[in-house]
Amino acid sequence: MSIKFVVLGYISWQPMSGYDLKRIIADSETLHWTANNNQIYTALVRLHDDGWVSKTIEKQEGAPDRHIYTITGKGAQALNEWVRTAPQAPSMAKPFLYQLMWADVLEVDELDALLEAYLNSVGEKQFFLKVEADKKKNMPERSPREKYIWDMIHTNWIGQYEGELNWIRQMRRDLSQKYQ
Amino acid sequence: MSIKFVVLGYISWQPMSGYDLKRIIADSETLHWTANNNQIYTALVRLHDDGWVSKTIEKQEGAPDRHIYTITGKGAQALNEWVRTAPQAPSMAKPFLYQLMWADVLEVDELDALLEAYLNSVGEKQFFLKVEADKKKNMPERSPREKYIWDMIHTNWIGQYEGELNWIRQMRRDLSQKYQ
DNA sequence: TTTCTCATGTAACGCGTTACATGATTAC
DNA sequence: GTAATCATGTAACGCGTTACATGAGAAA
Repeated sequence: MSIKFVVLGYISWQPMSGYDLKRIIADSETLHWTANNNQIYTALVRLHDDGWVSKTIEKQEGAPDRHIYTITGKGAQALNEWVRTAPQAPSMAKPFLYQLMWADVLEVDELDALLEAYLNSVGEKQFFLKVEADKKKNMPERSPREKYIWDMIHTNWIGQYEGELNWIRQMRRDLSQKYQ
Repeated sequence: MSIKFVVLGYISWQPMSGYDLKRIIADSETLHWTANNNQIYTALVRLHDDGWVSKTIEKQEGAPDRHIYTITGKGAQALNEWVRTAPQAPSMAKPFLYQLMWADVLEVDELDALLEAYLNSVGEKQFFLKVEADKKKNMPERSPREKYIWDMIHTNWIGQYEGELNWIRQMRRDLSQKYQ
């Protein structure tokens, strides 16, 4: 449900088209959607029906028309209210931990190899997050505080994966020292 | 899809019924499903059709029959293969961060109150995780290493929320010192 | 010549959630 | 008398994903 507000948020930053939103979501590691048309375009239709955004058509030569959406006063107010909504605790899907639950059947070296593979996949994900944070693209910076907030959002994601990496290292150390 | 293997995993630990599985999943903070009947019972049917589990009916007095599922050799092998599957990086849903993206519209004290509310919700979640880890219920302990693995799984979840709590504290400190 | 980019949209499917359904026994 | 527990199952719905569809121009 919150993709509606993510879309509205970006439109509140700059008027943009569904295609622009699709690129932003696809390029982002932190926005965890696959940027499928179905959701984005239907969200825009609903936002427009609700009067939260207005729509203008930008004609182009040699390319399809762009449908540009701009936030309305009503939309800005709805976004403001949503921002004040009671925060939800994060929910994390860690399929690897469900795998680990039954991993005592593995030999020491097999288990270590599995943990190494996990380390690599988490490390790779963190690497892309760092690249994204460095690029500073698609990031509003309308005030120093807003810049700080966005930096902290990136710090949050990177730190979360850093915690995971440290946990893996700890576990590999323990397993090689105490459980072989 | 992996709920199938979570179910199979628990059956590999001890023969049990759909109702037992439902209780385990409902009681667990780390197993992030809502323990709805639909998924559990249909998963059991599929596991049985695949020959990964066998089924016996335990008659009871004054209560409905229990359908007890036991893992088969074929099922144990399938679980073994799944455990060796290439690990996936975790994916975290943090709707609060999507809210924060557009939170520069808030006054300093409003933003601080929002962060405090987030701190409380994350803290509460972590508290329940700690309680679960202390209970040591529904936890196989067939070897010292298996016990270590399960302890580390709990450590992982608790640590993840600890990281989040530290991040919130840092942000509140920064905002009160530098951005008011 | 095939593939990619720009740009908008629709259709089909799967996983997960909520809610419904039954029926006996036990607790408040 | 109402609600909860034990126990298994079905139905309806929503969000998100993959894939399909069009059609022009630019690049490989």
